[in-house]
Amino acid sequence: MQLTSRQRQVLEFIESVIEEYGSAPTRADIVQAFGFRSPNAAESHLRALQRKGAIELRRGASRGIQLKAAGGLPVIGRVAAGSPILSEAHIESRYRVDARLFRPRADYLLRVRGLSMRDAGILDGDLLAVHRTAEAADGALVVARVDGEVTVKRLQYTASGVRLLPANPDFQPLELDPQRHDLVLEGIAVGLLRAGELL
Amino acid sequence: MQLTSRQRQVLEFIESVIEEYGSAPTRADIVQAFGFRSPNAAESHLRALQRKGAIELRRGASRGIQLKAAGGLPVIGRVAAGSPILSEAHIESRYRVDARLFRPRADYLLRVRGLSMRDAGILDGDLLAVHRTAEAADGALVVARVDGEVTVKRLQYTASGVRLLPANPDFQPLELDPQRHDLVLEGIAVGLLRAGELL
DNA sequence: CGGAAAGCTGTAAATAATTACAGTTATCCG
DNA sequence: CGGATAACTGTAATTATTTACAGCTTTCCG
Repeated sequence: MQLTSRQRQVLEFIESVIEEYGSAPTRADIVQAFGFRSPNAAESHLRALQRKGAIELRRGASRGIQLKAAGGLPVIGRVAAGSPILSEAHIESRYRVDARLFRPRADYLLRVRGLSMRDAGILDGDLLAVHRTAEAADGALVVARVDGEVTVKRLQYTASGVRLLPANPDFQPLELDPQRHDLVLEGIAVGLLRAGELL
Repeated sequence: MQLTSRQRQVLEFIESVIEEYGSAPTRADIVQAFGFRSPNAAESHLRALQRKGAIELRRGASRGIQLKAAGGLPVIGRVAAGSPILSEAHIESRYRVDARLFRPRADYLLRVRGLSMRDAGILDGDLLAVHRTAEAADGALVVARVDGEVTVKRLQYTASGVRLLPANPDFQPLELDPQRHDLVLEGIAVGLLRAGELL
């Protein structure tokens, strides 16, 4: 179930308090932060958040609010054609890396296949930090979907459409005519993480 | 001031509780974890930890233990010749990346200068995750100090000593005779992080 | 229109947690 | 030896916090 905007605000407040103080807020803290006049306002929000699966409440324990959302960035492996990139089925695991390390903020890590971007220092198996957006400047390194297939390339705008450039002379640029190809911009690359035995 | 081994145990317990539950433990939690019979045993440990700067106690607040140790991995910039690599003076900042993401565990991130390892997918400005060790297998990617200068290269053992190989034909391998050069192995590369505008 | 759900006010009891005070034992150091 | 410090036991008062109960208003939906 979706959170209401008010519930999301409360959840974000809880996250920020844990971030800053290392412990969850009390009902009274929430009351003060939102200007409520009754502890039960906070209590009901917490119950709602628990009902919707966003948090877990340890009963009897003070500051017993536990976040259920998994920390870290999701690692996306092979993406099935047609299905949304961030669906649960594609999440291999999660890596505990701060999303705000990247600018703009990273939304997920995509495991790169192949060597088409080798000369940009992106190797097979690398994890590309991706910020979700449908807009990209000319020359940006993008994650795009061409006829269902996910690919990482450099974007270039042309008179008739766009061109996707590899960074490896062994690969050919992709000329895309919007009339004949289905191009979806999934996001832009904002960083890279390499953690395997590949060094 | 140094922590005693008991104090370190208590600190580690506090860290593990925050990690697991999102809130610091109470005095009673500590009492139970260590088998104490008095809440003051926990209290005195906390006071000692605060006195030594390891934690901060928010008075009056339940579960008000705040960790002071900076999280994340230190980022090492330019290293002055002669001084230890991990000295405070070299720490540019800290990046919130889980050290255990890498195997073996990363101890710091070293900012790479130059393109001598370009063909290994390591570019100028990249952050190399480094595990401190003085031992490395043949062929390992190492961080070494040659006559005081820090460098990243591939290690190769030879009959007369070692050879440090770049991964870029524009650079020359370094032949090192232990008699004539001062070689210190600072660590081995265990990962890579790229977060700048370099994509 | 009626009923459910969100989003609150207000009160109060029960319980969880901090913290002060008074001691004890052992170890280390000059 | 004497004094400081670590590492505890034990008790109890004071505060902090959770949580139940009762009720009000607004919005959305079939």
